Amino acid sequence: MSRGPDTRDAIVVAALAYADEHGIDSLTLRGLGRATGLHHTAIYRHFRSKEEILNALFEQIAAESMASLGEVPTDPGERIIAIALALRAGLHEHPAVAGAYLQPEASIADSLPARQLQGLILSSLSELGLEGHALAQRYQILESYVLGATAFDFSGAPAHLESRRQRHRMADGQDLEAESRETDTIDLLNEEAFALGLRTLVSAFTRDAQP
Amino acid sequence: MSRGPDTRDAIVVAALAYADEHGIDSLTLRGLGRATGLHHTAIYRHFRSKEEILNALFEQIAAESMASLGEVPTDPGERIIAIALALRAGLHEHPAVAGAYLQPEASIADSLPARQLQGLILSSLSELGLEGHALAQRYQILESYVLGATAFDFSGAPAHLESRRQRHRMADGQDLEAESRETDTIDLLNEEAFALGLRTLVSAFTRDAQP
DNA sequence: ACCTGAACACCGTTCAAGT
DNA sequence: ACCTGAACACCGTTCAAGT
Repeated sequence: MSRGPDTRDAIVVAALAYADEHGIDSLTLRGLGRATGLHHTAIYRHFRSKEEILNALFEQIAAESMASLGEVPTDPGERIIAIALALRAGLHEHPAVAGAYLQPEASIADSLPARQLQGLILSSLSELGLEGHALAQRYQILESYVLGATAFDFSGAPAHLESRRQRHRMADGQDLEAESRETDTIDLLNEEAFALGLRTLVSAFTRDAQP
Repeated sequence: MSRGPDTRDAIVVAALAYADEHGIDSLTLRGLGRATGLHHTAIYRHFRSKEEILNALFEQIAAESMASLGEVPTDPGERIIAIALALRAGLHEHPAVAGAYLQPEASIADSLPARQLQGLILSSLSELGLEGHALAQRYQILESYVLGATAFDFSGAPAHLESRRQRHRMADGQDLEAESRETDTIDLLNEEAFALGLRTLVSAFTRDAQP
């Protein structure tokens, strides 16, 4: 483990890998200390609390998602979709973290990348022609859908796909059996469904904003 | 605390009240024992684990929501909306529980009330004219939206409204200030937004199913 | 059958003591 | 400045012993 100002980043990277492999519940300070070569109490030199580490994980993913965006579409509706899908993809790579921002103490909105994402969505909705109460409502729907549905879809990571598969199989006599054969299929269905729901919402918002 | 076969129910009721008042993280077996007059290890006579208690909380709320439904609308789209709003209302009464089903070990789908809700939604989508892959996708969107967005909206309970208020206020220069004055206003905005998103999705699904 | 008390193997966090 | 080791006040869970 390198010393100096990069130690904090190194802890975040190690914590991300640890959570991806063992699940967020298994991420303990003692385990993280072992993974980084630091004494577990030494981590408090870089983070005020474990909660701050979890917030940093989301911040890291949000920043990666923002960076992967690159050129952003000029059409405001497509821009919203691109941003949401980029964040979804970032959380898909680290599914164990997806539920972390629902912890009672989490404050993901305070981070800079989260603020940037929020600002991009808000200005896009504004470009669509929405304002005031109608804009606030639509923003809230998108935020709750993107972050909520993603947390729900990935909760239980890394075993989330298997439980989702069983949930589908459970719906016997309802023509879902063919959709529940493989966890890969479920993963694809999940991502397709998320994108379809997102497009459905954004299309409706675009229509709502028309005179 | 009454003995006998009702003890389990009494524990669930006490746990629900405890979580509502102190937050789900403060719900410990020792605290629950104190609240029920039972020794904390005696709880293991009624539940295999703490996880099983959390699942029972969701089950209880789902059952209450089902019971409050009463007469169900004949129109399949309106039926989906009524069911989803009933579950949302049940979780609104116990916001601290809303995040519990996102725990890595949660298995809410195994409970009878959850299965009943799922069956009602599936048959309603089928009545709309959806089938196979299209039906599975729409079901998945609704499940992820209803449970995910609700978990997200209520996460941090009982302090969730205050943090949500600050999140809105944070979006300065974006016309949200007027929406962020009171936590009551935020609560109303939340519920309005959830219902609007739900209706938007169901309307689109109804249209998709038309020939 | 149900409950009790002690114990086990963990947690996150603090803090005086080291370099 | 940064790290260490011991300790504190908790957890969920187990189990022999009680009634």
